[in-house]
Amino acid sequence: MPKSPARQIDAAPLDAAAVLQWYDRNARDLPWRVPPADRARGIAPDPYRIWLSEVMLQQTTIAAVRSYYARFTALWPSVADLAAAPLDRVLVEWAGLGYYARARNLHACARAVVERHGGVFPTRSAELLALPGIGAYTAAAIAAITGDEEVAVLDGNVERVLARYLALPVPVREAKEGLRAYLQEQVPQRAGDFAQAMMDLGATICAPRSALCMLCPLQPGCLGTRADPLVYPVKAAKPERPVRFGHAFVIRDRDGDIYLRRRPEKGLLARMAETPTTPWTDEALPVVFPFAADWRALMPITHVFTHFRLELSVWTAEAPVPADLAEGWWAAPEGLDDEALPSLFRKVLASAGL
DNA sequence: AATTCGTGGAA
DNA sequence: TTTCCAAGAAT
Repeated sequence: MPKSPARQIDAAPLDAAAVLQWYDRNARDLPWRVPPADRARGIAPDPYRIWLSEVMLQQTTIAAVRSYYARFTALWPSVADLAAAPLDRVLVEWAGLGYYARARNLHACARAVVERHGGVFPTRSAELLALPGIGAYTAAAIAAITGDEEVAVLDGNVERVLARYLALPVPVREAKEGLRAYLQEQVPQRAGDFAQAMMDLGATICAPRSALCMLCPLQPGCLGTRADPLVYPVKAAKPERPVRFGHAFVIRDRDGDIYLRRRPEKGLLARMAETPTTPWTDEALPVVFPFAADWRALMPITHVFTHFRLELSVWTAEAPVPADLAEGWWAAPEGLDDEALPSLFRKVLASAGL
Protein backbone atom coordinates (compact mmCIF):
# COMPACT_ATOMS: atom_id res chain seq x y z
CA MET A 1 0.00 0.00 0.00
CA PRO A 2 1.65 3.26 -1.10
CA LYS A 3 1.75 5.79 1.72
CA SER A 4 0.62 8.67 -0.48
CA PRO A 5 -2.01 8.22 -3.19
CA ALA A 6 0.48 8.53 -6.02
CA ARG A 7 -1.48 9.67 -9.01
CA GLN A 8 -1.64 6.78 -11.42
CA ILE A 9 -0.01 7.30 -14.76
CA ASP A 10 -1.57 5.29 -17.53
CA ALA A 11 0.40 5.67 -20.68
CA ALA A 12 1.77 3.71 -23.53
CA PRO A 13 4.87 1.74 -22.63
CA LEU A 14 8.24 3.22 -23.40
CA ASP A 15 10.46 1.61 -26.03
CA ALA A 16 13.28 0.52 -23.73
CA ALA A 17 14.89 -1.55 -26.49
CA ALA A 18 15.22 1.54 -28.66
CA VAL A 19 16.75 3.43 -25.75
CA LEU A 20 19.34 0.68 -25.25
CA GLN A 21 20.17 0.63 -28.95
CA TRP A 22 20.68 4.37 -28.89
CA TYR A 23 22.94 4.01 -25.85
CA ASP A 24 25.05 1.33 -27.53
CA ARG A 25 25.95 3.88 -30.19
CA ASN A 26 25.92 7.12 -28.19
CA ALA A 27 27.01 6.39 -24.61
CA ARG A 28 29.05 9.27 -23.24
CA ASP A 29 32.61 8.52 -22.23
CA LEU A 30 32.88 9.23 -18.51
CA PRO A 31 35.73 8.42 -16.12
CA TRP A 32 33.54 6.29 -13.83
CA ARG A 33 31.61 4.55 -16.59
CA VAL A 34 32.02 1.06 -18.00
CA PRO A 35 31.02 1.37 -21.68
CA PRO A 36 28.14 -0.84 -22.83
CA ALA A 37 30.41 -3.02 -24.98
CA ASP A 38 32.60 -3.81 -21.96
CA ARG A 39 29.55 -4.27 -19.75
CA ALA A 40 28.27 -6.86 -22.25
CA ARG A 41 31.51 -8.80 -21.76
CA GLY A 42 30.74 -9.07 -18.07
CA ILE A 43 32.94 -6.22 -16.88
CA ALA A 44 31.18 -4.60 -13.92
CA PRO A 45 32.06 -1.24 -12.44
CA ASP A 46 33.51 -0.86 -8.94
CA PRO A 47 30.58 0.01 -6.64
CA TYR A 48 32.86 2.26 -4.60
CA ARG A 49 33.67 4.39 -7.62
CA ILE A 50 30.08 4.50 -8.82
CA TRP A 51 28.97 5.59 -5.36
CA LEU A 52 31.67 8.26 -5.21
CA SER A 53 30.74 9.62 -8.62
CA GLU A 54 27.01 9.59 -7.86
CA VAL A 55 27.43 11.52 -4.63
CA MET A 56 29.66 14.08 -6.34
CA LEU A 57 27.17 14.42 -9.18
CA GLN A 58 24.24 15.28 -6.90
CA GLN A 59 23.14 18.72 -8.13
CA THR A 60 26.59 19.17 -9.65
CA THR A 61 27.77 19.26 -13.25
CA ILE A 62 30.06 16.63 -14.75
CA ALA A 63 32.57 19.36 -15.61
CA ALA A 64 32.82 20.40 -11.96
CA VAL A 65 33.10 16.82 -10.74
CA ARG A 66 35.90 15.54 -13.01
CA SER A 67 38.95 16.86 -11.18
CA TYR A 68 37.49 16.05 -7.76
CA TYR A 69 36.73 12.48 -8.80
CA ALA A 70 40.27 12.03 -10.13
CA ARG A 71 41.79 13.38 -6.92
CA PHE A 72 39.61 11.32 -4.58
CA THR A 73 40.22 8.05 -6.41
CA ALA A 74 43.97 8.74 -6.49
CA LEU A 75 44.10 9.58 -2.78
CA TRP A 76 41.66 6.87 -1.69
CA PRO A 77 41.47 3.93 -4.12
CA SER A 78 39.09 1.91 -1.93
CA VAL A 79 36.29 2.58 0.51
CA ALA A 80 38.55 1.33 3.32
CA ASP A 81 41.13 3.96 2.39
CA LEU A 82 38.50 6.67 2.51
CA ALA A 83 37.13 5.38 5.81
CA ALA A 84 40.63 5.50 7.31
CA ALA A 85 41.10 9.15 6.41
CA PRO A 86 40.25 11.89 8.94
CA LEU A 87 37.01 13.70 8.13
CA ASP A 88 38.81 17.03 8.04
CA ARG A 89 41.14 15.72 5.37
CA VAL A 90 38.11 14.77 3.24
CA LEU A 91 36.65 18.25 3.74
CA VAL A 92 39.88 19.82 2.46
CA GLU A 93 39.59 17.78 -0.73
CA TRP A 94 35.87 18.51 -1.10
CA ALA A 95 36.35 22.26 -0.62
CA GLY A 96 34.96 24.18 -3.60
CA LEU A 97 32.54 21.48 -4.73
CA GLY A 98 29.69 22.70 -2.52
CA TYR A 99 26.90 21.04 -0.54
CA TYR A 100 29.33 20.04 2.18
CA ALA A 101 26.89 17.72 3.96
CA ARG A 102 27.71 15.39 1.08
CA ALA A 103 31.33 15.19 2.21
CA ARG A 104 30.40 14.56 5.83
CA ASN A 105 27.92 11.88 4.78
CA LEU A 106 30.42 10.42 2.33
CA HIS A 107 32.88 9.89 5.13
CA ALA A 108 30.22 8.52 7.49
CA CYS A 109 29.05 6.17 4.74
CA ALA A 110 32.56 4.87 4.08
CA ARG A 111 32.96 4.09 7.77
CA ALA A 112 29.53 2.42 7.87
CA VAL A 113 30.47 0.22 4.91
CA VAL A 114 33.62 -0.86 6.70
CA GLU A 115 31.82 -1.48 9.98
CA ARG A 116 28.54 -2.95 8.79
CA HIS A 117 29.63 -4.65 5.58
CA GLY A 118 33.26 -5.53 6.23
CA GLY A 119 34.46 -3.03 3.63
CA VAL A 120 32.47 -4.66 0.82
CA PHE A 121 30.28 -2.03 -0.78
CA PRO A 122 26.66 -3.22 -0.99
CA THR A 123 24.96 -3.30 -4.38
CA ARG A 124 21.32 -3.89 -3.46
CA SER A 125 19.15 -0.80 -3.32
CA ALA A 126 17.51 -1.68 -0.01
CA GLU A 127 20.86 -1.93 1.77
CA LEU A 128 22.23 1.14 0.03
CA LEU A 129 19.24 3.22 1.07
CA ALA A 130 20.12 2.65 4.73
CA LEU A 131 23.51 4.32 4.36
CA PRO A 132 24.17 8.03 5.08
CA GLY A 133 23.94 10.36 2.10
CA ILE A 134 22.29 7.72 -0.09
CA GLY A 135 18.68 8.51 -0.99
CA ALA A 136 16.22 6.99 -3.43
CA TYR A 137 18.04 8.11 -6.55
CA THR A 138 21.58 7.22 -5.50
CA ALA A 139 20.57 3.82 -4.09
CA ALA A 140 18.79 2.92 -7.32
CA ALA A 141 21.61 4.21 -9.51
CA ILE A 142 24.31 2.21 -7.73
CA ALA A 143 22.18 -0.95 -7.65
CA ALA A 144 21.31 -0.70 -11.33
CA ILE A 145 24.72 0.31 -12.64
CA THR A 146 26.78 -2.14 -10.60
CA GLY A 147 24.39 -5.09 -10.34
CA ASP A 148 21.73 -4.57 -13.00
CA GLU A 149 19.05 -4.52 -10.33
CA GLU A 150 15.85 -3.77 -12.22
CA VAL A 151 14.92 -0.66 -10.30
CA ALA A 152 13.68 2.75 -11.45
CA VAL A 153 16.49 5.32 -11.54
CA LEU A 154 14.78 8.69 -11.43
CA ASP A 155 16.98 11.77 -11.48
CA GLY A 156 16.41 15.25 -12.86
CA ASN A 157 17.26 14.15 -16.39
CA VAL A 158 14.87 11.23 -16.36
CA GLU A 159 12.15 13.36 -14.79
CA ARG A 160 12.46 15.77 -17.69
CA VAL A 161 12.45 13.00 -20.31
CA LEU A 162 9.36 11.42 -18.79
CA ALA A 163 7.57 14.73 -18.21
CA ARG A 164 7.93 15.43 -21.93
CA TYR A 165 7.22 11.89 -23.07
CA LEU A 166 3.99 11.87 -21.06
CA ALA A 167 3.21 15.59 -21.51
CA LEU A 168 2.89 15.71 -17.73
CA PRO A 169 0.54 18.60 -16.92
CA VAL A 170 1.70 19.15 -13.32
CA PRO A 171 5.06 19.95 -11.68
CA VAL A 172 7.21 16.87 -11.25
CA ARG A 173 7.14 17.24 -7.47
CA GLU A 174 3.42 16.52 -7.48
CA ALA A 175 3.80 13.39 -9.61
CA LYS A 176 7.14 11.99 -8.57
CA GLU A 177 5.92 8.69 -7.13
CA GLY A 178 3.65 8.19 -10.10
CA LEU A 179 6.59 8.75 -12.43
CA ARG A 180 8.66 6.31 -10.44
CA ALA A 181 5.94 3.65 -10.62
CA TYR A 182 5.55 4.19 -14.37
CA LEU A 183 9.30 4.00 -14.94
CA GLN A 184 9.56 0.89 -12.76
CA GLU A 185 7.25 -0.89 -15.20
CA GLN A 186 9.50 0.07 -18.11
CA VAL A 187 12.84 -1.13 -16.72
CA PRO A 188 14.27 -3.84 -18.97
CA GLN A 189 17.17 -6.22 -18.51
CA ARG A 190 20.47 -4.38 -18.74
CA ALA A 191 18.95 -2.11 -16.11
CA GLY A 192 22.24 -0.31 -15.52
CA ASP A 193 22.72 0.61 -19.15
CA PHE A 194 19.06 1.61 -19.35
CA ALA A 195 19.45 3.96 -16.38
CA GLN A 196 22.57 5.56 -17.82
CA ALA A 197 20.93 5.74 -21.24
CA MET A 198 17.94 7.65 -19.89
CA MET A 199 20.23 10.07 -18.10
CA ASP A 200 22.43 10.56 -21.17
CA LEU A 201 19.29 11.11 -23.20
CA GLY A 202 18.20 13.85 -20.82
CA ALA A 203 21.66 15.41 -20.81
CA THR A 204 22.25 15.45 -24.56
CA ILE A 205 19.01 15.03 -26.56
CA CYS A 206 16.16 15.98 -24.24
CA ALA A 207 18.07 18.83 -22.60
CA PRO A 208 16.57 21.61 -20.45
CA ARG A 209 16.62 24.30 -23.16
CA SER A 210 16.71 22.24 -26.31
CA ALA A 211 15.03 19.08 -27.52
CA LEU A 212 16.62 17.36 -30.51
CA CYS A 213 13.57 15.23 -31.11
CA MET A 214 14.67 14.06 -34.56
CA LEU A 215 17.55 12.23 -32.89
CA CYS A 216 15.56 10.78 -30.02
CA PRO A 217 14.80 7.07 -29.80
CA LEU A 218 11.65 7.87 -27.84
CA GLN A 219 10.25 10.33 -30.38
CA PRO A 220 7.64 7.91 -31.87
CA GLY A 221 5.65 7.57 -28.64
CA CYS A 222 6.41 11.00 -27.19
CA LEU A 223 3.39 13.19 -26.42
CA GLY A 224 5.53 16.26 -25.73
CA THR A 225 7.06 16.37 -29.18
CA ARG A 226 3.64 16.68 -30.81
CA ALA A 227 3.49 20.33 -29.74
CA ASP A 228 6.31 22.04 -27.86
CA PRO A 229 8.36 19.68 -25.69
CA LEU A 230 10.10 22.62 -24.01
CA VAL A 231 6.98 23.54 -22.03
CA TYR A 232 7.69 20.43 -19.94
CA PRO A 233 8.43 19.86 -17.18
CA VAL A 234 5.91 22.38 -15.88
CA LYS A 235 7.59 24.22 -13.04
CA ALA A 236 6.29 26.04 -9.99
CA ALA A 237 6.93 29.73 -9.44
CA LYS A 238 10.43 30.60 -8.25
CA PRO A 239 10.77 32.50 -4.96
CA GLU A 240 13.10 35.47 -5.32
CA ARG A 241 16.53 35.42 -3.72
CA PRO A 242 16.97 37.71 -0.68
CA VAL A 243 20.20 39.63 -0.03
CA ARG A 244 22.22 39.48 3.16
CA PHE A 245 25.10 41.67 4.30
CA GLY A 246 28.16 41.29 6.49
CA HIS A 247 31.80 42.17 7.04
CA ALA A 248 34.76 39.78 6.69
CA PHE A 249 38.15 40.18 8.33
CA VAL A 250 41.45 39.04 6.86
CA ILE A 251 43.72 39.14 9.90
CA ARG A 252 47.48 38.78 9.34
CA ASP A 253 50.26 38.35 11.89
CA ARG A 254 53.75 39.84 11.56
CA ASP A 255 54.82 36.91 9.37
CA GLY A 256 51.89 37.49 7.04
CA ASP A 257 50.08 34.35 8.17
CA ILE A 258 46.27 34.47 8.01
CA TYR A 259 43.94 33.81 10.90
CA LEU A 260 41.40 31.05 10.18
CA ARG A 261 38.88 29.23 12.31
CA ARG A 262 36.37 26.40 11.99
CA ARG A 263 32.71 27.07 11.32
CA PRO A 264 30.00 25.51 13.53
CA GLU A 265 29.09 21.83 13.17
CA LYS A 266 25.66 22.57 11.74
CA GLY A 267 24.20 24.87 9.15
CA LEU A 268 25.67 26.58 6.11
CA LEU A 269 29.27 25.55 5.26
CA ALA A 270 29.28 23.48 8.44
CA ARG A 271 32.68 22.50 9.81
CA MET A 272 34.53 24.24 6.99
CA ALA A 273 37.29 26.82 7.51
CA GLU A 274 36.58 30.55 7.43
CA THR A 275 38.01 33.97 8.06
CA PRO A 276 36.08 35.72 10.85
CA THR A 277 32.96 37.59 9.78
CA THR A 278 30.22 39.52 11.47
CA PRO A 279 26.81 37.84 11.53
CA TRP A 280 25.00 38.08 8.19
CA THR A 281 21.95 40.35 8.37
CA ASP A 282 19.20 41.44 5.96
CA GLU A 283 20.34 45.07 6.21
CA ALA A 284 23.80 46.54 5.71
CA LEU A 285 25.07 47.50 9.17
CA PRO A 286 28.09 49.62 10.15
CA VAL A 287 31.20 47.53 10.70
CA VAL A 288 32.15 46.40 14.18
CA PHE A 289 35.80 45.36 14.21
CA PRO A 290 36.94 42.39 16.30
CA PHE A 291 39.76 44.46 17.82
CA ALA A 292 41.25 47.94 17.50
CA ALA A 293 43.80 48.14 14.71
CA ASP A 294 44.68 49.99 11.55
CA TRP A 295 41.91 48.44 9.43
CA ARG A 296 42.03 48.89 5.68
CA ALA A 297 39.08 48.32 3.38
CA LEU A 298 39.56 45.86 0.50
CA MET A 299 37.33 45.12 -2.48
CA PRO A 300 33.92 43.86 -1.30
CA ILE A 301 32.75 40.54 -2.66
CA THR A 302 29.41 39.08 -3.69
CA HIS A 303 28.62 35.41 -3.36
CA VAL A 304 25.45 33.69 -4.50
CA PHE A 305 24.07 30.78 -2.53
CA THR A 306 21.03 28.76 -3.49
CA HIS A 307 18.64 30.66 -1.25
CA PHE A 308 20.25 34.06 -0.74
CA ARG A 309 22.92 36.39 -2.07
CA LEU A 310 25.64 37.59 0.27
CA GLU A 311 27.41 40.95 0.07
CA LEU A 312 30.54 41.05 2.21
CA SER A 313 32.71 44.08 2.90
CA VAL A 314 36.29 42.90 3.36
CA TRP A 315 38.75 44.40 5.83
CA THR A 316 42.34 43.60 6.70
CA ALA A 317 44.69 44.48 9.55
CA GLU A 318 47.68 43.13 11.45
CA ALA A 319 46.74 41.32 14.63
CA PRO A 320 47.76 42.79 18.00
CA VAL A 321 50.69 41.10 19.71
CA PRO A 322 50.30 38.91 21.59
CA ALA A 323 47.38 37.77 19.47
CA ASP A 324 44.59 36.41 21.61
CA LEU A 325 42.49 34.66 19.01
CA ALA A 326 42.10 31.39 20.79
CA GLU A 327 39.84 29.08 18.87
CA GLY A 328 41.45 29.30 15.42
CA TRP A 329 44.86 28.90 13.82
CA TRP A 330 47.32 30.73 11.61
CA ALA A 331 47.86 29.62 8.03
CA ALA A 332 50.74 30.62 5.79
CA PRO A 333 49.67 32.02 2.39
CA GLU A 334 51.36 29.08 0.62
CA GLY A 335 49.41 26.67 2.80
CA LEU A 336 45.91 27.90 1.99
CA ASP A 337 45.39 25.13 -0.56
CA ASP A 338 45.51 22.65 2.30
CA GLU A 339 42.68 24.33 4.16
CA ALA A 340 38.98 23.39 3.91
CA LEU A 341 38.05 26.80 2.54
CA PRO A 342 34.73 27.09 0.68
CA SER A 343 34.63 29.27 -2.43
CA LEU A 344 33.10 32.13 -0.47
CA PHE A 345 36.22 32.47 1.68
CA ARG A 346 38.54 31.91 -1.27
CA LYS A 347 36.92 35.05 -2.66
CA VAL A 348 37.45 36.91 0.61
CA LEU A 349 41.12 35.95 0.60
CA ALA A 350 41.47 36.80 -3.08
CA SER A 351 40.28 40.28 -2.19
CA ALA A 352 43.40 40.52 0.00
CA GLY A 353 45.60 39.35 -2.87
CA LEU A 354 45.84 35.80 -1.53
C1' DA B 1 5.99 18.71 2.64
C1' DA B 2 8.49 22.68 2.11
C1' DT B 3 13.28 24.31 3.29
C1' DT B 4 17.88 24.14 3.62
C1' DC B 5 21.76 22.89 2.06
C1' DG B 6 27.09 25.58 -2.94
C1' DT B 7 29.05 26.47 -6.97
C1' DG B 8 30.29 27.82 -11.61
C1' DG B 9 29.13 27.67 -16.40
C1' DA B 10 25.87 28.42 -20.13
C1' DA B 11 22.18 30.81 -22.46
C1' DT C 1 23.34 41.41 -16.61
C1' DT C 2 20.28 38.12 -15.04
C1' DT C 3 18.47 33.68 -14.95
C1' DC C 4 18.70 29.01 -14.90
C1' DC C 5 20.18 24.97 -13.28
C1' DA C 6 23.34 20.13 -12.52
C1' DA C 7 23.23 12.10 -12.05
C1' DG C 8 19.41 15.07 -4.58
C1' DA C 9 19.45 14.20 0.57
C1' DA C 10 18.11 15.35 5.10
C1' DT C 11 14.99 17.35 7.99
